[in-house]
Amino acid sequence: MARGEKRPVTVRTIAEHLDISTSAVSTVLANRHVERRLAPATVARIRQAVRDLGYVPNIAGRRLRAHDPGVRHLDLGILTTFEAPLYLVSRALRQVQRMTDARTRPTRKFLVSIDMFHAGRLREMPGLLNASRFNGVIITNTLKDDDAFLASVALPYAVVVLGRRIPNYCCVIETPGESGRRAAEILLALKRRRFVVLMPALLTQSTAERADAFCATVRARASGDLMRVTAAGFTPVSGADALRAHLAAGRGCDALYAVTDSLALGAYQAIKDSGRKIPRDIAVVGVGDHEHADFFDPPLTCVGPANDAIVERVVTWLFDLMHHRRMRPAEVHVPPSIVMRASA
Amino acid sequence: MARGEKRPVTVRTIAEHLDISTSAVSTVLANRHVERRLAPATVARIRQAVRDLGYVPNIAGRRLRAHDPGVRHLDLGILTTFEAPLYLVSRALRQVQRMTDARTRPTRKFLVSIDMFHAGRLREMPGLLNASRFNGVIITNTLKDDDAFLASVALPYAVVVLGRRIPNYCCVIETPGESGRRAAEILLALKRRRFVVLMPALLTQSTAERADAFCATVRARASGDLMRVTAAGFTPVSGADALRAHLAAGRGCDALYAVTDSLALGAYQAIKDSGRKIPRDIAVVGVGDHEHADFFDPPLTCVGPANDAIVERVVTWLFDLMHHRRMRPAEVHVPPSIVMRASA
DNA sequence: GCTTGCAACTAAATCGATTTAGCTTTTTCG
DNA sequence: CGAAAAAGCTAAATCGATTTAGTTGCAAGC
Repeated sequence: MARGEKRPVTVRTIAEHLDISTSAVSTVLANRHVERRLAPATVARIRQAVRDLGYVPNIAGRRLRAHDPGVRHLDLGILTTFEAPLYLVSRALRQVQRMTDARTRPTRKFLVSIDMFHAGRLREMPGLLNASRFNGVIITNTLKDDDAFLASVALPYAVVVLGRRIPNYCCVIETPGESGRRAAEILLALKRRRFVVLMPALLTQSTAERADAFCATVRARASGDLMRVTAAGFTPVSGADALRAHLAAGRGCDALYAVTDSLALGAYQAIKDSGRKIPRDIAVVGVGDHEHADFFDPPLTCVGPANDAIVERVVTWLFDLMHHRRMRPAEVHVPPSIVMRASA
Repeated sequence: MARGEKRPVTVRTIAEHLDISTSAVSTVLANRHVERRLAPATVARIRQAVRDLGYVPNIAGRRLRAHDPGVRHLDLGILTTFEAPLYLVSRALRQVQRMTDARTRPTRKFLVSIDMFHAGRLREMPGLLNASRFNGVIITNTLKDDDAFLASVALPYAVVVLGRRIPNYCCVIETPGESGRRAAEILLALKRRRFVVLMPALLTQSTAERADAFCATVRARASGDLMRVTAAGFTPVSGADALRAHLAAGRGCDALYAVTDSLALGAYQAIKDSGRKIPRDIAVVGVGDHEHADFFDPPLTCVGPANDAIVERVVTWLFDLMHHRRMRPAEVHVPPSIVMRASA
C-alpha cells in the first residue's frame, strides 16, 4: 500500500497521474459513473490507479462536503482505555443516548462513540488538543500519566471526568473514602476479627482510596488482623490466585473486602475451593461494578459508586457545558450506594 | 441554544454579526487571542456573540483544516446496538487495536471507535451511505431490519459483518447449526431425557439457529420431552423468571441448553432456588459469550462461537479489504469451541 | 521629519472531496 | 445536410475552520 511517497494520495494525485479531472475520479469513487456516463475504459483506468497508488479517502474532507448546512452535528466521545472493562462505560453510554435522543431534532444530530486509548497514553490520541474530534467528551479510567497530561493542558471544549479528580476539570467521583468506610462498618458489625483487603497491584485513585479508608476504619475500631492482599491483575483469575496463596499460607481471614467485583468473583472461587463457606467462614463485601453481582452465589453485598447517579451527573454536566452555560470546574461527590445481599 | 435559525451558526455568522473578520473569531475560539494581540474588548464581544448565537464548531471543518498532509488517517468503526452487551465487541476492539498498533507509522494513523445505533435503526446512522464517516467498519448485533437495510444498499468502503449472514457482504459466522447440535450431543451423552431450550423472545439469526439445531438433533436421537422456554428479555433476571415459571408449573427437566450465557446465569439461580443441583438434577450447557462463564458455580460448560478465531478473521478481512486486495463477498464459517466444565 | 515598532486587525489561501452547470465532440435522424 | 440529442468530460464553487502574510494607524525615538 505505502510506497514511501511523501505527499499523500488524494483525488487530485490520481487525477494528475491520469491527466484527467478530479470530478471524474470522485465520480468513480462514489460508484456513480453510470449515471454520469463515464466511459468504461476511463472507469477502469481510474480504478486501477486508485489501487496502484493506494488511495485512502480522507474522511474529514468527505464529511465536510457531505455536511448539510441545515443540520448541526455534535460529536460526543466517551474516552476510556483499551484495558479497562466496559461496564461503567456502557452505562454512561446509555445515559448519553437517553439525553441525546431527547435532544435530537431535524436540525440537530448527535454522534456518540466510545474511543479508546492505551492506558497512560491519552496524550497520543489525535485531535484531543486541537479540538478537531469532539464537541464534548467524558473521560474515564485514566491512569496517573493521563491525569498529569490533562492537568497540564486546557482543552477548549466540554470535558467531564468520571471517577477521577483532576485540577481544573469538571469531575464526578464517589465521596472520597466513603465506600471503604461503609464496607468496613458492615464487616465490623458482623464482629469479624481478621480482615483482608483484596486489591490489584496497579491502583487507581478510587481503588487506592477504598483500600485506605477501609484500613483506617478497621484500625480505628477493631484490634484484629488486617492484611492487604495484592492481585497481579484485575481479572477474577488473578484475584483467585492471590487469595488462594493467602489462604494456603495459613494466614486465614473471616472478612474480605474486594475493591472490585472481578476480584471478588475470583475470591469466591478461592474461598469455596478451600472448603470455606460464604458468609459463614468469610464474609465478603464487593463494590458493585459488575453487572451481575446479584447473580453471584451467594449474591454479593456491595458498597460502591452509585453508578446511575454518577453517570447522570456526568452527562447532564456535559450537556450544560456544551450549551455554553458557564460552569466553573469543580468536584462533585456522590455518596456510595449500599446493597446488602447474602455474602455479608 | 436553538433559536429557530434556518442557517447554521458558523464562524462566519459570528464575524458578520459583529462586523469583524472570521480570523478574529477563530483566534478567540482557539484561546490564542493573547499571542495574537486581540483587544480585550473585542475578545469579550466575540465571546458574548459565541454564547448568544449558540455557536457549535463543525468538527469536520476543523479536522480537515487540522489535517497534516503527511499523515494518512484511517477511521475504523465497530458498529453495534445500544441494546447489545459489549462483550464480543470489546474482543473485536482489542483485536483491531493489535492490528492497528502493528500498522501505525509516522505517516499512517488509525482512529478506532465503537459506534452505536438503536437496534433495527442502522439506516439512521449518519454518514453510513455517503461514506463520510469510516474507511472501514465491522458491523455486528444487527436485527432483521438492519440486515434488510444492508442487503438493499452497497456501501462503497470496507465492511465486514460479524455473526450475521447478509447477501453480498463479507460475513464471518459460527458454522450454522453446529453449536446447537454439539450442545445437544453433550446432553444426550449424559442420557438425559427431558430437554429444555431457554431462549429470548427476540431471536437473532444465531440464537434462532442454535435453538433450531438443538431441537432437531434431540428429536432425531431421543424420544424424551423437548420444550422451548422463552424469556422476555436477554438479562439473567428474565432468564430466571422464565425458568422459574417453567419449573413451578411442574414441567420439570433434566437438561438445559441456554442460547446465551446471561440466560444461563438466570437459570442457575432458578434451579438452585428450586432446590435442585447442577448438574445432578439438571445439566446445563451455555454458549460462552460471557466473560466469566468459568466463574459460574458450578463452572458453565459452553459450546459456542470461537470468538477469538471469529474476531481474528473479521479483522484481517477488514484490513485486506481496506488495502484494496480484491475479495469477493463471502460467508466464512468458524466451528464452535467447546469447553467442558462442571455443569454438564 | 522620517523611520521604526507595535497594536489590532484582515484578505486570501488552504485542507480534500463532491457536485452543478456547462463545454466539446460525436452520433442520430428527419 | 443541418439540427438536435447524446456521450464524455471539466472548471469552479462549496462545505467550515484556521493560519500566513500582510495592512493600517498611531506612538516613540533620533
